[in-house]
Amino acid sequence: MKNKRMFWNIVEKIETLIDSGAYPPGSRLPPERELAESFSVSRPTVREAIIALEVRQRVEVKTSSGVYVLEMQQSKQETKPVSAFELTQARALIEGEAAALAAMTITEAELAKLKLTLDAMQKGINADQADREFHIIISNATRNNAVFLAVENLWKLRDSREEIKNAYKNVCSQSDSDRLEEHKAIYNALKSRDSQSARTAMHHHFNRLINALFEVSESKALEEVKRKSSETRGLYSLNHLVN
Amino acid sequence: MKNKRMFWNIVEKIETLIDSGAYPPGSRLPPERELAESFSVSRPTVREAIIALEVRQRVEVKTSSGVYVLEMQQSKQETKPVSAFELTQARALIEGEAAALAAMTITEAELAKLKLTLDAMQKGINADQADREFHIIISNATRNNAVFLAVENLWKLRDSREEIKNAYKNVCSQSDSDRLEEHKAIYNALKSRDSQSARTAMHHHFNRLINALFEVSESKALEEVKRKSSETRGLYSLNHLVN
DNA sequence: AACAAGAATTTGGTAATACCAATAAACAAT
DNA sequence: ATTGTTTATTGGTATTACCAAATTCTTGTT
Repeated sequence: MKNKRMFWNIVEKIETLIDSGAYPPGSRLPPERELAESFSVSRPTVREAIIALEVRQRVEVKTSSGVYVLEMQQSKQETKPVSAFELTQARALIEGEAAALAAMTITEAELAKLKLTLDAMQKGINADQADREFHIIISNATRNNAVFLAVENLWKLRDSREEIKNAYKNVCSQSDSDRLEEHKAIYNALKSRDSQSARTAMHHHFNRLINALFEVSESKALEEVKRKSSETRGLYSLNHLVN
Repeated sequence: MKNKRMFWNIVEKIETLIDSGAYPPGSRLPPERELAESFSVSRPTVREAIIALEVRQRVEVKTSSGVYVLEMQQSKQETKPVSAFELTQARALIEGEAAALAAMTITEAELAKLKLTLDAMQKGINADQADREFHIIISNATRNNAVFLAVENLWKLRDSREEIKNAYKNVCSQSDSDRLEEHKAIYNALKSRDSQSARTAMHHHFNRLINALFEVSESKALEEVKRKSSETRGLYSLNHLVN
């Protein structure tokens, strides 16, 4: 429980106070000694908490004057919520184009590396890791670092959202064979340098995924979620792409 | 001189030691007491420095075991140079799909806002700002925050590279009318809810841009750059998209 | 009464020290 | 050789003290 060191708790409490508006930006925090007493900790602990907040740019320490609350400029950019559906649709569009591009630029060495991920996935060990490598290799094969970064950012987005990770986990574990077959189709299209086929294969890959996500959300989620899903199903459909 | 508090100096010294390789990632720092002695400061000061490094994710503190230095994971962006050509190609692919998607989901209010950017661009004041708003509105009209974030990241990439900003500046300033006409074409396609036309119009927009970038690089760059450009011109061509 | 100089107080900065708890290392017993 | 115990190490927290700079209050002069 209390594995965390004391000062992290103090950091949390002070941040809560700031966020609650008790200490608006520009105002001064109570003296260290008072904070120590009110939190029932020693002054060094409070100092450590303040230093942590200072490093995080939440407060500014003025010697012999006090600790002042700064405007928060970063956390205000709170990332918009992204659902698994949105992420999958975005991946379909972007990685579809990446595949089409890669079909013209991929090297033999990269095709060989792709083949390795297929083998790994077939053996079933580290299948998720192989999945990730598969997509990263393709985005890298575009010879376009901006495309690569865009794909990489989508993976980061996936990793940053517990909700999305769970949704993917439920879907992937129950359809390993489908995923493998789709990867093979993409691989073959790339191997034959067929841009249009690569794009289509990638779209099919994600189309199956997005439909599977709907299945899961329909079978597992609460009624409220079910209602919203059916309302938005049309919105995230890829039917216009897969013909 | 000593405006900075003591512990910042210690942070600096320890960071220098880490960066110099004296304490490679995974290794353990000397005990706080030793550091305090070797830096001729007290142990609390060393603790404060270590906490600052911990908040910065440079080290990890394991109670009763020691302070361990972490790998630094930032600066990966730096290692991936992105040229104006790559960025433009990526924008064509991603924003092309975004436009196709937005054609089905855009609202009347958003169409009206797009119209405003066209008017602003025609008047010529803040044309670049209007350009940015135009593209952002479309990415937002996809109703897909993942797509929106992807497009936004491309703008951030543009802003973060002085070289790219200059390249764009040279191109945009000499073809304002072209840009306006292309924006109008995209707008009309969106207004008529024509996905395919929206995608194509967006592709044409960036295709003109990428060709203009080649013109500029050919007319202004050194011979070495010219050689590379003509070599890579095929690589970043959008001809496969614009038919 | 207004203002300026100086004293006292407040506040953070640094240090020294002590003790605790968890870990890791050394060691002993089997 | 393995296992269980002891011991030393290491970070965690608290207490106390004193310093320096900034602020506030007092006071004396004009």
